[in-house]
Amino acid sequence: MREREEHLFEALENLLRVKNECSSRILSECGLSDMTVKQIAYLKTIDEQGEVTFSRLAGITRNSKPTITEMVNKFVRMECVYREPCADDRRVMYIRLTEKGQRIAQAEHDALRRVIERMTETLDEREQELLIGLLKKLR
Amino acid sequence: MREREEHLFEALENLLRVKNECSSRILSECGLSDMTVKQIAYLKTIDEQGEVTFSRLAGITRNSKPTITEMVNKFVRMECVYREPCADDRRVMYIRLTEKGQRIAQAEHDALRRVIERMTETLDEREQELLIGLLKKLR
DNA sequence: CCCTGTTAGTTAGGTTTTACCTAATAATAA
DNA sequence: TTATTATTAGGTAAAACCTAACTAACAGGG
Repeated sequence: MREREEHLFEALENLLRVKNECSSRILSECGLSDMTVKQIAYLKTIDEQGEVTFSRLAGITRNSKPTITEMVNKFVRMECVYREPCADDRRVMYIRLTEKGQRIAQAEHDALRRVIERMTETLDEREQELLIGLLKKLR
Repeated sequence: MREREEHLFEALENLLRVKNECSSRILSECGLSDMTVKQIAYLKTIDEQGEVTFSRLAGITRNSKPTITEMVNKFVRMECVYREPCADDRRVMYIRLTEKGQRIAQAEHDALRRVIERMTETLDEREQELLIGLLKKLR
């Protein structure tokens, strides 16, 4: 009981450590180790929304348009984002993620991918199925 | 192969979601949902160090002493921390965590504990041993 | 085709909050 | 006396917002 819980704790802690190492490595590879949680959340929103204009992002994030302009300018300086003019309406600009911006927006996701890569390297097929079965039980 | 990786992904994502729900619930139970990453890190430092004075914390965190005074005052207002005068030397003050402060400093840890609680509820002994064995393989 | 009104994003010029700092001060210890 | 602990006073710089005013571009009616 108590001892087994301790082992479970260590095993899970190890798993999380591996994942966190991966995601913070991604950030530092981008040279942006001190990004705030908020900034990452904005990049994720841009990533998820696809075609986002300034007005749209202002609406979604409940900020004024000047705030968005400022934010985008900062992200442009960080090379996470660029403006793409809309072909149909020359007033509107799309906010697009650069490769760097995408890597940051998807850092969590990618970190999990890397953990899985390691798993598929260290566990055989039967073991993988077993692990999936066990984790699926948790709801 | 591909499909199994997908299942692994879903299973792990679920695990992380459960853990994150737990830790953010702890924060909101304390009525401090908008704490910054930095603030939580400071509380963790205080928690880990045990007997911390103002000068000591200034040294550890490489801030000036007035900055620490200010930070502690804010934490006192948030009811995360209190001052305890040192009996031997009446110039020095220990910075101590309140119950609330401890809960926040240990939120991650507790979240993992709660996940394990669920595991011990849903998995039998054999399954738990199995899971430990599989996760231990990952280094 | 022009005029008018509307919309998209930008600029200018704030405010407020946060997170730090130095210098000076009071209380206490050695 | 001198050194050390924490505090106070007062200040800076950056972050993260805002409103109001502006420019360029579209859209519809006369």
